Amino acid sequence: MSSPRVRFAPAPTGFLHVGSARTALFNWLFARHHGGEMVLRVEDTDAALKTQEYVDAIIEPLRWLGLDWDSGPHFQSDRRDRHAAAIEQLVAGGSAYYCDLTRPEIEQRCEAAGLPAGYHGWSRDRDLADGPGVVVRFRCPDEGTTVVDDIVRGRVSFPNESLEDFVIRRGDGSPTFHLANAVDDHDMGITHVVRGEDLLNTTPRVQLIWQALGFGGPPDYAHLPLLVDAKRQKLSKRRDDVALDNYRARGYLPEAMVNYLALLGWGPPDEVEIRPLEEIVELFDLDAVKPAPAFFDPARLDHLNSAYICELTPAQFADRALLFAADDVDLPPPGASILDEPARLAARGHRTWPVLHALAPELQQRLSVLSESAGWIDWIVSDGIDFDDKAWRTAMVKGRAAARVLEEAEARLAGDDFSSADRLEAIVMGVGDELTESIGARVRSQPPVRVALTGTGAGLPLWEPMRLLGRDTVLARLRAARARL
RNA sequence: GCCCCCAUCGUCCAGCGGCCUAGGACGCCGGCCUUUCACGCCGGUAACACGGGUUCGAAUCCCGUUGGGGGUGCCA
Repeated sequence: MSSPRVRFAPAPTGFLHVGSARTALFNWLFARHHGGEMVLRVEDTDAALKTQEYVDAIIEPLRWLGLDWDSGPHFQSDRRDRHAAAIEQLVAGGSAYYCDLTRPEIEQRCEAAGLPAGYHGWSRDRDLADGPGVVVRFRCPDEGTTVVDDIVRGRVSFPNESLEDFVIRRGDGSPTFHLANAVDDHDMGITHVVRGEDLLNTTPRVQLIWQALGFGGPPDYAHLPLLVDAKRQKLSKRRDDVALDNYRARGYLPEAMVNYLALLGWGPPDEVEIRPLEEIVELFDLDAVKPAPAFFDPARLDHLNSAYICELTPAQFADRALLFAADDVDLPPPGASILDEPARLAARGHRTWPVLHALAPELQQRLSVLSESAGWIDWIVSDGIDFDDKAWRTAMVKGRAAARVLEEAEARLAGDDFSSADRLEAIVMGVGDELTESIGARVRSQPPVRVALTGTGAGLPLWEPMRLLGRDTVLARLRAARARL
């Protein structure tokens, strides 16, 4: 294939939808795989949406994912004159005509004529003049079929009689996306249009415009399978968690997200699913994309994310988790990253970073998202702890010789310098072993000590955190727990 | 209603006429490891929607049925 040129053309809605992100990714993978180019075009038919905020809401998540583009962002609203000229050309050539009918009027006519709801070319021969509030409609052929050659779906044909004369220019003079799409794709030299299946039905309209404008052969199309939720319905803003930025905010790694997105509707031939982007670029192609809808499965995303978290070095992990684990660090302003060098160095001066760094391997194997890190280490980083009632009852009330354990542990720990986690372990476990012998029944020393120090019955291995906590804090907590008995 | 798309384990993918007594991954269930939780390891569960063709041979090709989804706007 000779150097394709694709485009990602989102509408500015204030956030980037995960489905859009997947579309962007597939465009990007295709372009990169074939050594082609990608154009970023913002479909702001409504020029009011061309604000920095709306544009950033698209661009930042793309950058976060690691995607880039060779041209743009271009704005549809900047091309109004060009679109107007194309509309004029269509009207002049007889491919389009003026119409002043409102929705209710159209419905009335249908009813009166006993026709099914829809627009039945009512204004075709009314010979209307242009004017305020007048729209332009495209004259669709009454016979024949329009064929869309789709890389994912093969040949899809639409009977032209099922196509209604659709609006290409609104009453306020702005072009609709069918018109703008055809003109922009042509002018920008787009060779392949890769987008969601929800747009498949609009393709014949765009192709008809394309043809009427004398643009020659249409670009190749590839309609990607829709991303659906557990109910098998198109991911929706209302029901589902669709803003990509929410995933970033919850602690998904961009590498994991991009890897997961690549697996929706596509799979590598060797079945190795977790792999670097470069390899995916190498393996990816549109003709291997599956046509069936794909469930956006949070559980699978979590699995990928934990796998990627485990791959981080301790320093990388601490850098990334810090944002989610610390209350002693100022979050960077929007757009800035804590991973920027100055911010990173500053952050390492806080007390949470060293804790994350020291406990990285233990934490990494337990997290599916970075934001969970806080829950594992708050007893180390915070000043106080809360006791979980159930854990307290199990370890302290029902647990054998809990008071003795705490007393002994406190006494022996008081004599240690807390320089070795292994030694701390030996001391605490030794208490249990010796009591077991003297009492003649199994005494577990870890549960009471754990509850005394952490407030809960389960969590990280205690020894390294004890060392980090320091002797004074450990002894104070053991004493406090004993007093609470 | 009309137009269009889709159909392999619960889920995501592999399979593109014989290698399939259908493979991998996630999930789930069991076991091992472990004086917490988790990781890790081992094992198990589970699918070609249905009916007709075509063919020596079909999960793979064709038709139909059923089921699901998308579109039907002066949204994109």
